[in-house]
Amino acid sequence: MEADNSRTEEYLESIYKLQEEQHPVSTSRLAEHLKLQAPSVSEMVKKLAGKGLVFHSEKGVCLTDEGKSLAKKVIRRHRLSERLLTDVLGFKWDEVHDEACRLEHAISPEMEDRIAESLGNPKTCPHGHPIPDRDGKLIKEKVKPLSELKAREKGIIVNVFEEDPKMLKYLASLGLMPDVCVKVEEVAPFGGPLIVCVAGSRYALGREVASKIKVK
Amino acid sequence: MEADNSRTEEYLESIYKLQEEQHPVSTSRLAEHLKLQAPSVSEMVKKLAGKGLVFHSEKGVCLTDEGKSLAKKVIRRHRLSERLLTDVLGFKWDEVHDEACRLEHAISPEMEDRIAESLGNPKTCPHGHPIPDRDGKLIKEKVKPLSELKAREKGIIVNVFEEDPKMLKYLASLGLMPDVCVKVEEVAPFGGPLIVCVAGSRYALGREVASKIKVK
DNA sequence: TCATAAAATTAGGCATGCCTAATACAATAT
DNA sequence: ATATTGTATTAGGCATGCCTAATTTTATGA
Repeated sequence: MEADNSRTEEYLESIYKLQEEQHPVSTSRLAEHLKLQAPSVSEMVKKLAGKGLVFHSEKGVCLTDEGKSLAKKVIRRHRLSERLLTDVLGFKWDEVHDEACRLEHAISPEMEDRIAESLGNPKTCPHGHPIPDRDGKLIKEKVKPLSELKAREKGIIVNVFEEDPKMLKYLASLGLMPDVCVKVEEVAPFGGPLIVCVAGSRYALGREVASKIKVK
Repeated sequence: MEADNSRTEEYLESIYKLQEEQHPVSTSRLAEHLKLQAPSVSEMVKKLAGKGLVFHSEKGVCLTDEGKSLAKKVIRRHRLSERLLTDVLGFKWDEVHDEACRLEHAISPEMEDRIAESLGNPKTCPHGHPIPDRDGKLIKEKVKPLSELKAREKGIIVNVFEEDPKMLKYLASLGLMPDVCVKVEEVAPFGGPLIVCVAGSRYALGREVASKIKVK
């Protein structure tokens, strides 16, 4: 009965990420994130609860310690894969997310160790997110979205939500990537474009886009 | 309906390999190789035939052109993965088969290209098997098993069947690996051990093991 | 408080790919 | 020609994980 854990891993990873925006994660939000229908998620969540990987209350879903630990392992594999793709195979930082989503389920603990070692134990993925260490320790990101910067305020982009490939491509084309210093020039009342100054040039970013970039 | 082709790929790969020893491949042999029960294979083969990937006659199963082409793509991904594992990540040649079995289903055509490019378009996997090129061209291995060498005949080991990890480990411990020059010292009448001389040392190999090592 | 809307679950299906047990088919030896 | 042996398939199930439609539960606002 060779277990195929990839669906389980996918769920736990999603829950882990969504917990940062909404503590007990609602099944509908989870369904949306996984691009599945709500009843499928309801059902699967029940199974995950049965395996002791999540708690399931009326308020929503939370990871148990075991679930959290597994989620962080998957995130580690994901982010290490991304680094392998950029650092060794020459992919651009905006091209690696989907590829890593497949690799993360096919990597053994040994391979995970070897990647980390070969790349000099990198601390972050190419989008700036921290890589959990072998024991699951994960530095908390204390940052705020770009859209919250005031006019003329400055900051360093530390990471970018990598889920939407089109957005990544757009940001990459603007030169907006982790470690770039930005300065907000003007702030539109709301909804309107946010003007961002990167290394002397001016770019307009919608608020929705700007909220997906975090600044230190 | 996001297709998961990994089972299909696994079947085609097995059929491709088994065709070298038995032209129309019997379902029982296929079942044995895939470590499945015969009826499961019967059923799946019917589906593969329905998709135009195999022919299924009374004599057994053959790949169609399309099936062959897909099989070679999978084999390319497998062997490139193995090279990545040894050349970049520092695995030993006897450790990479199982890992590659998982990776081969998670690698996109782009990643395949990048691996090939980054490694300088390697011609063989670490076990000495040729890597099909992008267009599916695959050099035929015209070699014979070590067990067919006469006494005192010499040869170069070009490849080793990599399916059995324990055997690989044993061979690696003897220094028997691709590109090593061997000389057969003695041949027992039949069934008995074959004495092989490698780099000055003498080893006795069972005929069954020797038949899994091919010599040029 | 009660109506309505939104969120979650239950019910009932379906495809995939595996299993065991039973049966059919083929090949060989008597 | 027929019994035996081995190979292959059919029949009937099962687990996983997804779906739609219907229903229940929970929250919200008048």
